[in-house]
Amino acid sequence: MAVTIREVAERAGVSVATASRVLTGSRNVSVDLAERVNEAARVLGYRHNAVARALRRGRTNTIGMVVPEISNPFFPAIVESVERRLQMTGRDLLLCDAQQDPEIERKRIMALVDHQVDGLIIIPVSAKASHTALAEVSTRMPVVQVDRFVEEYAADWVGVDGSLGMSLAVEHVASLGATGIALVSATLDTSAGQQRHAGFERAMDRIGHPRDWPQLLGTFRAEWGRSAAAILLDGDRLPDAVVCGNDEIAIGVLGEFRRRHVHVPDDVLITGFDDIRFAALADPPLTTVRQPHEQLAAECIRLLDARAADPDTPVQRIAIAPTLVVRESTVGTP
Amino acid sequence: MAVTIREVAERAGVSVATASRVLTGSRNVSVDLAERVNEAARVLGYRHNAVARALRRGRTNTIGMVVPEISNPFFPAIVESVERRLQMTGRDLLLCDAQQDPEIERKRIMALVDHQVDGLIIIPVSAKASHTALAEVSTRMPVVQVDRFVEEYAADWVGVDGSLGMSLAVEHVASLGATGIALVSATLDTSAGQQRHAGFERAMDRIGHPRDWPQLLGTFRAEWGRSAAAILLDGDRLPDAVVCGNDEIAIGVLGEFRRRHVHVPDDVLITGFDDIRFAALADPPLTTVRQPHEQLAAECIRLLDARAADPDTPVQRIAIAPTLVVRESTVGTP
DNA sequence: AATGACAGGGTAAACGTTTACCCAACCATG
DNA sequence: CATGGTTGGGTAAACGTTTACCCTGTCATT
Repeated sequence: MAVTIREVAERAGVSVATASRVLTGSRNVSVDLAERVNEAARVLGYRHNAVARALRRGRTNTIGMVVPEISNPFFPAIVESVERRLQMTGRDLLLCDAQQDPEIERKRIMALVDHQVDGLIIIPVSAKASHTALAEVSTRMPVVQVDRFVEEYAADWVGVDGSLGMSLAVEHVASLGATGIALVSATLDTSAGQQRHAGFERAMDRIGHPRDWPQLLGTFRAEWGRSAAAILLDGDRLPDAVVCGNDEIAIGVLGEFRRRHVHVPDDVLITGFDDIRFAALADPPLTTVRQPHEQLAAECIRLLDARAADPDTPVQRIAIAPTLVVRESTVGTP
Repeated sequence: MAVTIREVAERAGVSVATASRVLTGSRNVSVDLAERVNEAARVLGYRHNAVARALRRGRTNTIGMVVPEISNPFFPAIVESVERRLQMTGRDLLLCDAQQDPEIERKRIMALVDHQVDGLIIIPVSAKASHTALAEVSTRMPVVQVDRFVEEYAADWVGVDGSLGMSLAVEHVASLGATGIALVSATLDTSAGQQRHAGFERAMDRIGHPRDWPQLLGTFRAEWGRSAAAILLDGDRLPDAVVCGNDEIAIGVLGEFRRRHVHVPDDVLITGFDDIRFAALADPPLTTVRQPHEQLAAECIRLLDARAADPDTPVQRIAIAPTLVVRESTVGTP
């Protein structure tokens, strides 16, 4: 068994209270006693038991996070930023994978509740189906949604302005002369899907181009990008540009176009969304809308801490403006 | 405050002991009492407090994991598999990022110790520098290394046979007629780097090709792949094949070659290692050595549980044979 | 009918901390 | 010299469970 504070106290010849006070610095202790305690702790290799501390203090110094799918390239980036930021304040991250399934998501959330995490960060699987679990848990502890949010429920959210991001992409390709612009994105069962779709439509209306190209909505995966590209290729003509709902889709589209000898950006322009690590490494490197993970993570934890400090703070939805990263999938090297 | 088992017991008109027995199923309880307890728990929305339970039971049902860098594409895949497998047995994952820094890694390991995790899964940052922290912690709890292992220390490990993997790659390109084969991999400060380098050399010896091409060792990142490719391109002739230490490097090499109009696989063959998600999406799709994450995760947890059950089980190093996935970076479509 | 096994209930200790509360000593102030 | 504040120490309760231990009643066996 590990060494306890009681053993430290005994060796130092003080009460456990004094030992605890020295070790946590919660109250002044005379210098000689403090030295004896520290020495004893050092010699014995004492490490405090975080479980016992958590039980007594009523907080675990642990934050729970549920993501739809860890291996999906965008999520690890945000998990990483969140984890680093938690480290700065000495907190730990309990990470759960929802396997894209709202039912599993619910169970994972409940497991985190059981673990008495001090707060919950969640990227909801579905705008609709994640509703009840989220509503239930947010009465018990601070909850912040990142990237996506559920419908019809007021809970803190921080993400990127998907609509604005899409506008950037659409206006960029339009400024390069594209008039026939197709959308390949994901179905509207996530807020990200909805926002990006809505942003696309608004931008198209604003620049006044006819919407005579299909809006293909599937999943946020490369496979769907491939299929959608095949659909476009099977038509009798190609759009000038394909604006994609995320980078993975765009990469799928790129792949299929390449396979069918359609040249990007000469024959068609392509944009992505997220700026995942691989976007810059694609062929051609992908013009995309960058999500600032560090900022997202920072705001997210700020929100969480604000709510923890005062559960009655008004609910906030923080939409950060994304930026466009122009690469060769739209402007090719001369 | 949350509902406690005491309140459940009161409402059901039984002792907390009985309530606990019903709720955990640890002993037989008469059906009517059991029903009353379950009903009371249901009505009150009782959830057990995992912290209190952990303190009493001496185990947290939580496993700690430290990875060098969450956003590095290979690691999330393995984290995901581990997390899923833990879910199956009702355990949770406390995930830490070492930020590629052995000192931070040490701190994270200690934080996990403090949290009383039941076991530790670690992908060590460095074969040398991670040694002491690992040695220290492995006396306190079950520890299993995945993917990489530290030098001079006998602790359980499960990973892929990097040497064999490299042989597969080398022999594959050799069988396609390549004789001038270059290696672009990472420095020897990780076991993965060492194994893959050694495997390359052994395979070259075995097939009897002269080793007259450089072995370029840098980091496991695409940037390094780019730089290394530039070095190769600046020579007066090109190798027949470039065998890379991982997929990211290979993707970097591909990118640089493409930029300099070297055609893959016509001018030069390229192989990667890991089979990350984007290997198949690269241009051309990357021939690579596949790491079976699911198996790695399964073995890893098996090992961890075995050591937890009996701390004196002999140390095991399990090397799983990887398989070669042939794609167009070596065999181009006709 | 005595005995023993067994089933099912409760009481209370224990897990390792932190901290409310109490107390003694000391010091400054009037 | 009495008073009151401050400083630094200890005692013990509390956090929410689980479980060792004890007790009582029932039933089968002799």
